[in-house]
Amino acid sequence: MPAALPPQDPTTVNEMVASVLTASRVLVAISARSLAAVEDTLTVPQFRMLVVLDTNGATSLSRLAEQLAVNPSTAMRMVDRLNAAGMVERTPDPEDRRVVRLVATEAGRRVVHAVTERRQAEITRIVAAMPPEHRSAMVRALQAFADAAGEVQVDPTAYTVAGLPGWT
Amino acid sequence: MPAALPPQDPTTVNEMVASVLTASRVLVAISARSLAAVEDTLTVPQFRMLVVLDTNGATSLSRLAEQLAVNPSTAMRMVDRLNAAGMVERTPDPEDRRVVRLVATEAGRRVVHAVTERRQAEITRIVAAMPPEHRSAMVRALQAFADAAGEVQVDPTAYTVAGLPGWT
DNA sequence: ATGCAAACATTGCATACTGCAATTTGAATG
DNA sequence: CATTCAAATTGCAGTATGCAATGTTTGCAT
Repeated sequence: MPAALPPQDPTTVNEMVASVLTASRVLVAISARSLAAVEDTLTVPQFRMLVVLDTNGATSLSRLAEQLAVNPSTAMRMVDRLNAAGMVERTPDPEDRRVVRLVATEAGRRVVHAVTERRQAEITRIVAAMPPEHRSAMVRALQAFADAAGEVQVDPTAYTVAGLPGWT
Repeated sequence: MPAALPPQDPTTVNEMVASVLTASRVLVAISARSLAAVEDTLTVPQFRMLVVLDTNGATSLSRLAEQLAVNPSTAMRMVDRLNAAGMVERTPDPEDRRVVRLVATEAGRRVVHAVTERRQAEITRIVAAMPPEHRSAMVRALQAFADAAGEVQVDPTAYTVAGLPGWT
């Protein structure tokens, strides 16, 4: 059940929640469409791994697994496959012979950027179709929403979670 | 690349896109958290199936598979497991002996509602924490966004897609 | 210097999700 | 009645996933 709220007009809050949910559906649909383009080449988890690798640069297997919130063994085998597909490079770390250095290849980065750009393009198109008089209000409102969420506690690593990898 | 846009202040559009992306991350994080509570009991695809069953009521296997956009064989085995877990009931269709009638059990519905309520509660909390002067602007802005997206074409079934099942 | 604990990558094993290609059973249509 | 079509199901193969070893290397404290 919801936490106790300060007394206020409940209609407004419910309206806001409803509009947030509607907007969410739009965003999820955009994500799904931009991802669909990749799914012939890569699986969604593989794409997600590439996003992390592209965003954060070279890492070890264990840190990669942490960032994806999966078991190291899972990350291990995914790297195996992405490596075989020419999307990830695996080199021994000269500093510490226990660790392997993982990097997205040029091909891997290209895939990530293609999806990201497609997604941004689609949002741009929508946003450009909005009546100009709503625009600055929207920016302020969304920022206020994000700020309010920040105070309520949002895990900053969660944006690579699940089916919506790489909301960059 | 983006479609050709009517000439206008590019800073505003970019600002808007940025704020949309930020808000998206918040929403994804909320989804991830609300889903995390279930993951000891069910997998994410299983939960997604339950959402569809709960939302659309009794269906056949093939229609269920369609709605989830998975192969019937995939749906088949998922139903096997959900049935074994007591989340889905399987009865022969009296009309047509080829088809099976699939329904979420009470336990299944409870799980779905728990997640949905948790999610709504969290959004409510965030929204309630927003400064009141932004509220109506936010509702209007998000509706304008959703409307603009509607004109740009959004698949209405996509809200059960991938890792964000059941944005109800 | 030696030895012990901790960190890493890796592999074995088991389960789930996924699609494609049969196969079986029942309905519908000629 | 035969053919065709629809629905569920099963076989097979590949990917994702976690837990529990195992082997190697480091780092630290005797």
